Amino acid sequence: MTSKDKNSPGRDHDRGARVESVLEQAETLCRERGARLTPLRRRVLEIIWENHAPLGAYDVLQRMNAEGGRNAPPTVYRALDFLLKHGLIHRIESQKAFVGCATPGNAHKAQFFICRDCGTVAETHSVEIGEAIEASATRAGFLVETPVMEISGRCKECHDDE
Amino acid sequence: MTSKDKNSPGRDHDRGARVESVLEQAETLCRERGARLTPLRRRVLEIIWENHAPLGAYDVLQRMNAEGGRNAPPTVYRALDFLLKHGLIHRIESQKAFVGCATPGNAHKAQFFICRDCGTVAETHSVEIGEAIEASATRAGFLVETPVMEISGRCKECHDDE
DNA sequence: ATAGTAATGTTATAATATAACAAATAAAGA
DNA sequence: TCTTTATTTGTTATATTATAACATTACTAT
Ligand SMILES: [Zn+2]
Ligand SMILES: [Zn+2]
Ligand SMILES: [Zn+2]
Ligand SMILES: [Zn+2]
Repeated sequence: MTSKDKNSPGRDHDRGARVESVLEQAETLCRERGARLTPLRRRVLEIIWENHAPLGAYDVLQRMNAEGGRNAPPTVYRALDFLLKHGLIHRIESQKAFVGCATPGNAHKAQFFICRDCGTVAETHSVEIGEAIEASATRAGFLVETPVMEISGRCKECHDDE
Repeated sequence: MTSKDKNSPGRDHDRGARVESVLEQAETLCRERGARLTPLRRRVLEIIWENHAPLGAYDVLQRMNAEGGRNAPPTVYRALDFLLKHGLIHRIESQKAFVGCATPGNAHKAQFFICRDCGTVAETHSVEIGEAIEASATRAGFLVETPVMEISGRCKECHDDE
């Protein structure tokens, strides 16, 4: 069992419901934009949300093909590109993995707190951090475009447990 | 010419000297720690510093073998691991590339401002950003260990130029 | 219906990274 | 010094992540 498969029963008891609502939200968002959330793309988004931790592209692929599918890597990468473009997922660079965006629809600069123990990712949008970065950038004459902020450490549950 | 090869003459005119001093500093540091900065490792560090922008592992390899070398990937990855372990280089996750550390020796949590235009990376250690992250983490009960802060955008020179 | 566009299928391959084991080299102890 | 041990490097193979290129299918709009 890899860390990506870990699942703590007790947590995420209503995950199914949340995934459903996230998918509906994605449908709405895409409809509004005239973007096509095809069954394939929708399924990829669903798979990503079904897992409590970020999933690699090939993990997604494996799940897509679990029940007899015959998809190839480009298929999943294209779906991921679509979902990224529309802000429905984020790519966690330090993990080569993808995670659902909790607040899609509005462009935002997020921070990710990634537990090295249980793998969960919490997405925040701290203005404080944003401002600190802007301040630092401004001093250097730097124009911020896409900040990647991936803070690895241990979540509350995991460092309480020890 | 890839972006990794770009070089603006006029900038970096005394780079050679700086690389030398960085290498001496690395020597000292390793001696103090009883770590062995072998010719191979030293050469990798030198190659990384010679380039103004982060270098991928295979770029390093190519440069190592430019004058007839016959090194294989594990060789360069092992050297990179050594340099990472001793804080002599950083890995830029969002670029799958490596860059020399400007202030090795002391453990530090750095931010990287990466110009999408010229590729240069500026390493900073803003306490303000550090504190903002700590504050945000504390609110979530999160224990920060290894923050990855890679801020992509445009450096002063490059957005002045337009 | 037809033409044009967007999405998916398919095959191959590029780019990044590591496993496993052998050989050489350096450090440590007798 | 000689021998033992640990570290480093060499070598081959392979795993993992990602994309190129082109064919086919399915939508959309006229
Ligand atoms: Zn988000
Ligand atoms: Zn945790
Ligand atoms: Zn540094
Ligand atoms: Zn620049």
